[in-house]
Amino acid sequence: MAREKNKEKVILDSAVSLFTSKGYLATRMEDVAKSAGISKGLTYFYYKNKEDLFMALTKKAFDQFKDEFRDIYRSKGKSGLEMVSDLLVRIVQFARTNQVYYDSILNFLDLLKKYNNPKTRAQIDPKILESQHFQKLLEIHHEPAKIGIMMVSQGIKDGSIRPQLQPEITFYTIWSMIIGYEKMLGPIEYEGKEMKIHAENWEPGFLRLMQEMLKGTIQATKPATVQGSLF
Amino acid sequence: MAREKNKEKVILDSAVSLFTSKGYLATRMEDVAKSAGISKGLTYFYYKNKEDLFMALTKKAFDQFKDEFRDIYRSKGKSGLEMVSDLLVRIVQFARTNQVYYDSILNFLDLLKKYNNPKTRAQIDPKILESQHFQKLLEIHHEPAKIGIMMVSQGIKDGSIRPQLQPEITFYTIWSMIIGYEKMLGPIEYEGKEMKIHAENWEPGFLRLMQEMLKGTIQATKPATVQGSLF
Amino acid sequence: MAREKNKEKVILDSAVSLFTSKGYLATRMEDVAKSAGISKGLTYFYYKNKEDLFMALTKKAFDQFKDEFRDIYRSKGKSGLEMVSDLLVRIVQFARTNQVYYDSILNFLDLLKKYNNPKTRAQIDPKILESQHFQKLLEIHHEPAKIGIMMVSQGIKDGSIRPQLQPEITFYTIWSMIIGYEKMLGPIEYEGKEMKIHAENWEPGFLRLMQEMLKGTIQATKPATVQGSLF
Amino acid sequence: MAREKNKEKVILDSAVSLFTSKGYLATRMEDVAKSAGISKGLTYFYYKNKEDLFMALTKKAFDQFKDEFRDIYRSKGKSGLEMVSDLLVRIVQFARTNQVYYDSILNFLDLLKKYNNPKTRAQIDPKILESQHFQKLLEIHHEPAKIGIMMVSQGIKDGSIRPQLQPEITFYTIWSMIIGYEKMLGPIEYEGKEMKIHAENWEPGFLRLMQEMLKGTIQATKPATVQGSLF
DNA sequence: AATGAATGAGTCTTCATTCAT
DNA sequence: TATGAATGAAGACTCATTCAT
Repeated sequence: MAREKNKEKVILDSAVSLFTSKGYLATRMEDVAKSAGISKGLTYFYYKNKEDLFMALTKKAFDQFKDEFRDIYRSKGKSGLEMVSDLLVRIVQFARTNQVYYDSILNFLDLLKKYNNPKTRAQIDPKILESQHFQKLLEIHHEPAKIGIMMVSQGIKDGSIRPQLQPEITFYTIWSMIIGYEKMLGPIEYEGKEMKIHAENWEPGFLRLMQEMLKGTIQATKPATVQGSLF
Repeated sequence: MAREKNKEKVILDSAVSLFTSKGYLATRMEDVAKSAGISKGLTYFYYKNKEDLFMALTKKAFDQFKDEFRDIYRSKGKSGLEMVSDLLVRIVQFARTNQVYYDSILNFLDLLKKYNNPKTRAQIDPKILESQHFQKLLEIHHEPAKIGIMMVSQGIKDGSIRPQLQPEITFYTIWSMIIGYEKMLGPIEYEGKEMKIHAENWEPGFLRLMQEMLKGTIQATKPATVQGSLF
Repeated sequence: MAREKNKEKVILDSAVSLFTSKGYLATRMEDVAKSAGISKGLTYFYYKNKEDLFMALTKKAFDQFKDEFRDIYRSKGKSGLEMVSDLLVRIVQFARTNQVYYDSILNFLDLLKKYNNPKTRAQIDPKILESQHFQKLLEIHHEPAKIGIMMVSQGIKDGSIRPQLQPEITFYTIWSMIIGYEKMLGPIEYEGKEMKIHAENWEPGFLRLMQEMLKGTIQATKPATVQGSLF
Repeated sequence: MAREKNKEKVILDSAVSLFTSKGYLATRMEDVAKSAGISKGLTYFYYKNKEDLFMALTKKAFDQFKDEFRDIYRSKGKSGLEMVSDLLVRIVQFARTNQVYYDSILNFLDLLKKYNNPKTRAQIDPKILESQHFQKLLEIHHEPAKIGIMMVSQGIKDGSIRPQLQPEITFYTIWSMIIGYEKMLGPIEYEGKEMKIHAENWEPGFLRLMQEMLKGTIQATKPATVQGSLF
C-alpha cells in the first residue's frame, strides 16, 4: 500500500478500519502504521499523536455528516417535513455504516460538554486541546445543524411544519430525538424475555410521533396493545 | 471485623468521587484505594478488577435511576403526562448531579449495543463480560423503562395522553428525546457567535414539543423568527 | 541479588556501576533494574524517574564528598595549610575513585549556574526541578565548603596561612584551583608531541604554588626550563 | 551556486544560537536546518552528523578562544603579570558572552580525559572519534596554552612574575584556577541564607590571590573577618 | 481480611539519519 | 547542491494486578 498519493488519507482510512474492528483504545499507533503500509514515524509526521489522529478522524466525520444534511436539503421537490423525516433515516443509516465516524461525533459532543464547563475542562487530554483538528472542529461543528434548521424553516414556509414552531428549538429537539433513538436501538435490539418492542416496530412509530409533533395533526392509529418493557 | 461494615460501599463511593473529578481512565486503582482508606489489595478483594468495579458502579447507577422513576410514578395526584414531563426534568437533574452515574448508564447502553451485535461483541473487554455486576445489569436494565411505560399507560388512561399512542413505543421515543436532549446541552451551551439558542430557552420549548406530541393538541405560540444556527 | 534489605541502595549502586561503565545517557532504566536484580517497575517505585535517580546519586555523592572534608578537618595535629594541601590530594583521589560521584557533583554545579540565571533556568529538565533529591541538594550543597572555610580559618589561627587572607574568598579560590586542576589532568595526560609537562611533574608544582599563595613565603626553586605546551 | 557562500557557517551559527537557548540535547537537527534556512538533508551534506557539527563548533570555539589569548599577548606595553590578569577577566567574559563555545571547550576537556584513559575511551561516541573536526582538535587544542605559557615567560623576563616559577606549570595552574573560578560562579551566585561571599567581592580577592602567587610579594590587606560559608 | 512491595506487559513518542528525486 | 518524506531503533514510563506475609 506504500507509495500512495495521499499518505495522510491512507493513515486515516487505516485508523477508521482498525478503530472499527478493535476499538480506539485497543488500536496501537503501530498497528495503524502497519495497516497503512508505512512506518510508525511517518504516522507521527502526519499526525502529531494518537489524539490528533482521532480529531482528524472526527473532523472528517463531521464533513461527511454535513454532506448527509446537504444532500437532503438539496434534494428537489421535498417538503421540509419530508426532509426532516429523511434525516432520521439517513442518520441512523450513517451511524450503522460509519460506526466509527458516528461514534467520533458523539464523542466530540461529550468533549464539547466538558469543554464548556470550567470544572470539567481539565479532564480533557491536553493533546486534544492542542490538536489543530480539534480547534477546527470548534469552528465548524455547527454546520450540520445550520442546515437542519434551514430544513425546519423550509417546512414552515411550505406548510408541512406548523408555523408556531421556532426552527432552532425545533431542530435541536428533532436532533435530540434522533441521537437518543440511535442510542436506544442497542438495548432495544436485545432479545430480553419480556420485550414486546423491537427495532422493526419502533422505527415507524417513532417516525410518526416525530412527524405528528411537527405537523400538529394526528393520524388515526390502532390503539396500543403492547405492554412489556425493556431498557 | 466490627465497625468496617461497608468497605464495599466506601470503595464505590471513592470511585464515584474520583471518576467525577479525574475521569475513569485517569483514575488509578491506587487512588481509589487510598481515597477509601484501604490498601490496594483489599480493593481487589471486593472487586475483581477495575472493570468489575465500574460495572458495580453502573449497577448502583441503575438502581438510583430506577428510584427516580419510581418516585415520580408513586407521586399522588399527577396525570401521566405530568409524570412524563417530570421525568424529563428529573433525568436532566440526575445527569447533572450524578454525572458519573448517568455516564455509566449511557456507557452501558453502548455496551449493550456492542453486545447485541455479533460483529462487535468481541470489542467488549472480557473482564466486563465476566463481571457478575454486568450479568446482573443484563437482567435489570429494563426496570426503569418498565416504570416509564406504566406512566404512559397511566396517561392514556387518565386522558392526558392521546389514546392512539402505544405505551412502549411512546415511552422509548420520549426516553430517546431525553437522552438526546441531555447530550445536546453541551454543544448548545457553547457560546458560538451565531447561536440564537441557549440552554435556558431550549428547555421550555423542548418540553412543550414533547407534551404536544403526547397530547396531540397544539398550544398557541408566537411564530418562530429566529434563524441562525449552531452545532 | 533480589530480596536484599535495601532495594533503594541496591538500585543506586547498580546505577553508579552502570553510569561508570556506559555513561548516564547510554544507561537505560531497564539495565539498572536488571543489574539490581529487580523489575523495571520497582525502580520507578523507588525513584520517580531517571533524573530523580541521578539526583539521588548526586545527593549521595555530596554526602561522601563532605565526609572527605570532615575526615581531614577532624584529623588531629595538622595545621590549616596541611589540611588544605591534603584536600587537594584527597579530592583528586576522590575524583579518580568515584568518577561518577565526582562528575555528578560537577554536573550539579552546572545545574546550579543555570538555576541561578533566570534566562537559563528553563533549560533544566522539569523532572530535575521536581526531584526531592534536587531540592535537598539545594539545601545541603554548601556543607563541604563550610568545612573547607573552617580549614582556612584554622590555618590563619595556627599561623600556617597568612592572616591577611579572608577565609571564604580564600577557600573558594583554592576550591576553584582544585576543580580546575582535576579538569586539566585530562589534557595534560595526553601525550602530545610537544608537551613538556606531565601529570607527574605538574602536581608538586601546583601544590607548591597553592601553598605559597596561602603562606606568602617563597620557597627557593630551580628556575624554569621547560618550554613546549599543550592544551 | 552563486551567493550562498557560507552555508557551512550559517549552519554553525544557527547551531550556536539554538544550543544557547535550548541546549545541545534539546536542539534537533531539524531546528538547526530550519533556523539556517536550509533543508535537513543539506545539513548532513556539510556535517556528517550531530556530533560532527558539535565538534566543528568546538573547533571554532577553540579558534576564537585562541584569539583572546593572542589579542592579549599582542597588546603592547603590558607586563606578563598584567597579561595573565587580563586573561582571567577576558576568559570569564568569554564564558559569559559565548556560553556555548566555552561549554564546548570544557566538554572537549572531558572528552580528552576519557580519550586518554583506555578504560573510558570506549564511552566516547564513535561518531565523535570519526569526526574530522575532532581529529583536528587533537592537533590544535594546545595552542591557547602555548600563548599562555609565553605570557608567563614574558612575565618572568620583565620581572613582573618571580623567576623561580616554571612557565608551563605556572600557566596550567593559572588556567586551572580560571576554569574553577568560572565554574564556581554559579554556586556562589546562589543566594543562600548564610552566604557571606558574592560574585562581586570574590573577583577582586581571587585576582589578588592569583597575582600574589605569581609575584611572591604580599599586599597589605585588612584581616579577614567573615565566617559563614556556602559551597 | 489486609497489606503494599513487586511485577512486566504494553505503548506512545522522539529524532538522528537516509535516499529517491 | 538541495529537498523533505520516510525510516526505525531506542527508551521512558504507567498501572492493573498479584502474592508473600
